[in-house]
Formats: sequence, C-alpha cells, structure tokens
Amino acid sequence: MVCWRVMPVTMLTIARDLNISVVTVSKVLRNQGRISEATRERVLRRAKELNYQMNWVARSLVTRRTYTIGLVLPEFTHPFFAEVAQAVAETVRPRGYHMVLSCFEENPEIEENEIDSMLARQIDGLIIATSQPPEHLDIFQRIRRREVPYVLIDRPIIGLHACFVGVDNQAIGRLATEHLIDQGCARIAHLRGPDARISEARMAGYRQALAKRGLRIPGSYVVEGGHRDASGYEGMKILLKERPLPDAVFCFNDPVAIGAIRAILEAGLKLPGDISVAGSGNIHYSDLLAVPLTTVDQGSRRIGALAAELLMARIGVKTSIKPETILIPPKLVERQSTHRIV
Amino acid sequence: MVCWRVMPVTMLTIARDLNISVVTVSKVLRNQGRISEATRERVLRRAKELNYQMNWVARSLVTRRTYTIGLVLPEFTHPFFAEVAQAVAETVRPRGYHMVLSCFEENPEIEENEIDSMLARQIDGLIIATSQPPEHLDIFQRIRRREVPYVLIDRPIIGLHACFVGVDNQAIGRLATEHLIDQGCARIAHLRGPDARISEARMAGYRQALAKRGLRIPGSYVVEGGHRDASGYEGMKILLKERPLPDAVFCFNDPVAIGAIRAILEAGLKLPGDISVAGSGNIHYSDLLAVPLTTVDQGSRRIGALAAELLMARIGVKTSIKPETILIPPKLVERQSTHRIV
DNA sequence: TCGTAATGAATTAGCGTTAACCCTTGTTAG
DNA sequence: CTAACAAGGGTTAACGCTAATTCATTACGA
Repeated sequence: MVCWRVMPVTMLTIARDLNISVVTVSKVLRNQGRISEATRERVLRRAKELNYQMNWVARSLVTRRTYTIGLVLPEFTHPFFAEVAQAVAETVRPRGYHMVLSCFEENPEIEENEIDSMLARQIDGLIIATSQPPEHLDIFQRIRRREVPYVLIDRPIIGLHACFVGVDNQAIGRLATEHLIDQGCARIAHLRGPDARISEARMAGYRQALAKRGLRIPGSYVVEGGHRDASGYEGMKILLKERPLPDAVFCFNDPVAIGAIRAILEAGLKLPGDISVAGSGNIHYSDLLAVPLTTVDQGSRRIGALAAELLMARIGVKTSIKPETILIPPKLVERQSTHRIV
Repeated sequence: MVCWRVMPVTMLTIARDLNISVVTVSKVLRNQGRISEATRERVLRRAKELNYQMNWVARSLVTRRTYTIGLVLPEFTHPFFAEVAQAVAETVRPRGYHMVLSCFEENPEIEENEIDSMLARQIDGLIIATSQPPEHLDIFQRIRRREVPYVLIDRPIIGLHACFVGVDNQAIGRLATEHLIDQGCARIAHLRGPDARISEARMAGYRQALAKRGLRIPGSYVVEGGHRDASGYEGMKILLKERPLPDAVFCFNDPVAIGAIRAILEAGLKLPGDISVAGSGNIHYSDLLAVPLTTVDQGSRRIGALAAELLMARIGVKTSIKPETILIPPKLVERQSTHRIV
C-alpha cells in the first residue's frame, strides 16, 4: 500500500471530492455556520478517510492566533525551571496550546533574540524568567508594542508594570533564618546568590529575622557567590576560615547548600552539630542527600501553573487589564541538616 | 509617546512608505535577487525605523518551512530528559530553529495527540522519546506520510525503520553488573523497570554478565517495578525478604536506586557493606546522596545534541536517506555505594 | 398571490509572504 | 543601427485558510 499522493490533503481536496466549496468544509470542521446534517457527515467522513489534518499555519495567518505560547528560561536542567516548565505544559495542553521553549543560559542577549524570534513567530503569549538588567528593558517595550501578553516568573523587575508570579523571597530568608534561630543557632552565616533582585530579597529576610531576634552578625558572615553547587563549595570554604566559626548557614538555594555541605563534611565537621545548613528550592532528592537538607519549598509547580493560567486569561482580551502580581508563600521543609543537637 | 498605530508593521508598510513594491522589500530582507545598493539601504533603514519584524507565519505558509522542531518527551522533571531537552535546544538555536516541547506523562494517547497537533502546526522535524507499544505504531505512519523527518531517542522501536539515538542499554547492564562482581558481590539482585524495550536490554546485560562469570541467581532476585524512587523503595522491600539476602542490587535507574537505598538504610543495613547498590543515569547530585551512588552515565547531553544534529541533517533533504542508529557507549561512574568492604 | 423568513451553501476578499516570470532601461558587441 | 544582455525592479498568482457577504431555495402566513 504505497502512498502515491505527494500533495498534502487540504480542505480543497475534500471540497472537490464532494463538489462543494472550501468554505463549507471549513465551517463543518469548525462547527460554525448553518450546515445540513447530510453535508456535515459527508465532509467529516471524507476528512477521516483522507486523514485530513488542519494546517494551523494557514489558519493562524488569518485568525492571528497560533495557540502557541513561549516559555523563556535560563536553563532547563535546574529542577526548579524543569518543574515550572512541566507545570506550564500541563496547564496549557488541555486548552489546546503548545509551548515553545527556549533557554538563554543566563545571557541577556540570547534572551532578547529568542523573544524577538518568538514574537516573529506570532506566539500568543509569553512566560519569562528574565535575565535583563533593570537598565535595559527594550525587549519588554517591544513585547508590549506588539500587544502580546506576558507574565514574568521567578525574577521580578520592579517598576515594569507587568504581571508577575513568583515566590516571596523575603519570606524565604525569614523562614529559614528563624528556623535556624529556633534550633538554637546564633552565629548564622549566609551564602547569597548572584542575581540582584532575588538574592537581595532573601538576604533582606535573613537580616530581618536576625534583627527581630536581636542577633548581630559580622559583615564577613555574608558571602556572595553563584547559584550552583560549585560556588556553594567555594563560598563555604571562605566561611570556614571565619573565627568564630558560624554555627549555621542559610544558603541562597539548594545546589549552593549542597556545595556547602560538601565543603563542611570535607573539613571534618559534623553536620548537623558543628554547623547547620538550610537551603531553598526543595529540589528533587533534597531528602536523599548525604545529609537530608532542610529547605524552603518555593512551589515551583504552582508558579508554573498560575503563570500559565494568568497568561491564558489575558490572551485574546482586548481591554488591557491591569497587571497582577502573585506572590506564593514559601513553606519550610524541615530535615536533618538543621536538627538541634541536644 | 503613545503608540497610535494599531496595525502591525508589514512589508507593505515599508513598501508604501518608499514607493516601491512589496516584493522588492521582501528581496532586500532575504538578500535575494538583484537590488541596487541605494534601494537596499533605504529599505533596511526604514525597516529599522519602523521596528519591522518578519511575520514567520506568513513566510512559513509559502515556504513550507517553519524552522521549528518538536520535542516529545514523557516528562521534563526527570533530569535525563531535562538534559536532553537543553542539549537539543542549544544545538538547534544557532541554526535558527525553535523547539516546541511537549510532555505526555507516559500516556501513549496524549503522545499521539501531541504529535498530531505538532504535525498540524507544520513542524519541520520531530525528536521523540516514545511510549507507544510496539503493536500500535499508527502515529509513525502518519509522520512518514507527511514526510516529516523524525528521530527516536532513548526508547527504540525495533523494526520501525527510523533514526534512533540512545544509549547501549545492554552495555549498561553488563557494565554495572560486572562492576558489582568485581567488587566481590555474588548474590546480585536486579530491580528492573517497567518499559519493555529498555528494561529488558538492561536486564539482558545483567544476565549476560552473570553468565559470563558463571554466577547463578534465583529468579526471585529480579523484581519488576516502575522508574521512580517510590517503586525502587517498594521493590527493595520485597528483595529484603529474600533469603539468602542479596549482597548487591543493580537498579534500573538512579531514582529507583535512590528509593532502594532508602529502604536498605531504613532496614538498618549497612550500605555498602551489607548491600551494594548501582544505578544508571548519573543524574545531578548522584554524588551528593546519603551514600554517593555508583551509576552508569548515559551521556544524555550527547544524546540530545546528536539527535538534533541528525534531524537537522535530514530536514529539507528530498532523497530519503536510510535511517541511522547511534548507540552511545555508557560509562561507569564509580562511587561509594559499591565500595568493597575489606 | 405575494412578501417575508429561514435555511443551506457559494462568492469574494483577504491574512503577509514568496516563487516565477515579465517589463523597462541603459550598455555593449557586431 | 540593432540584437543581445544585464541590472533593477514590477506583476501576478499562489500558500491554505477564514470573515463577511451574497445568493438560491424552500416554507409559511396573510
């Protein structure tokens, strides 16, 4: 049974076969307009026989809807973003949307290009975890000029007048630090991350908690690093030279905490006991590490799902609704790395 | 500075501004045809001034190329697939391609629908980690009828006459099992996975290694489970009731191994010592677990990159080249979970 | 008997771009 | 002087679909 028809099946094929007009076929396939039951069935039957598949490119050109949204992330391999992506995908799929995914490796230029390129492909909406510095926001102007709705996630940009869905980062810092204090720690260090906005919010929460409990910490107890385990390892090595030695570390995120743990164990210290460690993110397998990691859950799936729903609600709406901000309250997940030693 | 032009900028806008024809604009923007330097510059300048952005939907309709490929995966949250996705994205981006991503949650029907839907959107090629049972391969016929090139990854389907990029699963089983034997283990159990093809290949390698070394193992030493840590935990609990107790377990993948480790530690056994555990996948943080996990690296990034390159090479090629199969040799990553106890 | 609806379908005109071909000029060779 | 050609650009007709409008029927009530 050889496939001898090279030409793809279009509505015209069906229309000619049935001696009717293309528009009638289109109407049947869309369940629109007044069509007799007889014609409807003839069309549907022939469509099935020919294995007709709608050409969405052609439809999109005239309807100006692609039923495709763009998801722009720094990377997928980070469990946080992987979960966000999956939640977005699962949220939009039942509504007939597809998701084009792009990762820019923390490079603002690539990010810009990818977004431009998505706009050129006429996506209906965008979800972005941006890396744009606050002084260079051209790309968002371009998005707005096209009137394409977009939602920022994870990394807010203040004063941008855009939708945002993310976690309350200050609450993360507060939650983790207060927990460490509750466990009896007093010399609490902080391995902060690189990204201005988020990192500062978490550090603010950290300081807030310290202040509230009347604890004073030397400035050298806060070390800036990256967002991966390697920099956690390096950062912790610096902290380990401090005297007096910190008795706890609140880490920017779980990978950093994992790196810190490695440095601590390598130094021959007990964990918990000598030093407690708390992270943030609650990545998969956080509970299966060398020392199960106390962390703060950021609700990555909820972020993805809510961002997608927010976006869906804005697609195809003429009146520009005012931007919405959703801050998800973080949740402490207590594990062994901060257990009180009696 | 209000944006008073609601109409998007098209080639027609530029053409009218410059009193030339749309085709001339199109030719300039594509660097095609004979255009004077003067006209070229006028067009380019005006395009920049108006912030013109190509409408790829319209272009795709006539060129029949969308510069978009589809990546169809069971899930993103599994580190293996996340790495594959990232590698694919990074490989196709420099060539001007986008990637639409879809996850089907191990549900063959969703997989079929998503692929159909991608075909309708006229993607130029597909990379698929399929969940289709061997007796139901309609979807691949449909892909071929459309003459859309596709590459299977991770999960081969024998007799399908399709490109495939994956790891040599039998070698994985052999490698891990031989390593366990080398460490002095003799009663080596196996927690196998659910998916017929892959799981059986790994088990075949396992049996092959045992046979080669002249080891005989009771049938009850092989337990079938899922592919996540929960089923590894359950499966290990079953194995722990065996007498004599196995002294090693080769697990279908790392998550299963992680679940198994939890069951073993919960039972109060020493690891390594009483039981050694080897996994497969070398997921992130495998070396940071409660007991750093000996595993087999599957080269997930290489799989993604090679699959993408293979696909690119086949897009837009008229002559249907014969399918290619790339088997990536796995590599043992030795860690503490299988250390010999002296 | 005619006007008025309701029904079912065809016509027309794009959507924004490109492929294929055609039409002017001016220049050059014979 | 004219054929031949190149340079630079225009015309026309798609690509496959949908929105809006128009056109035949048939049916019905007054």
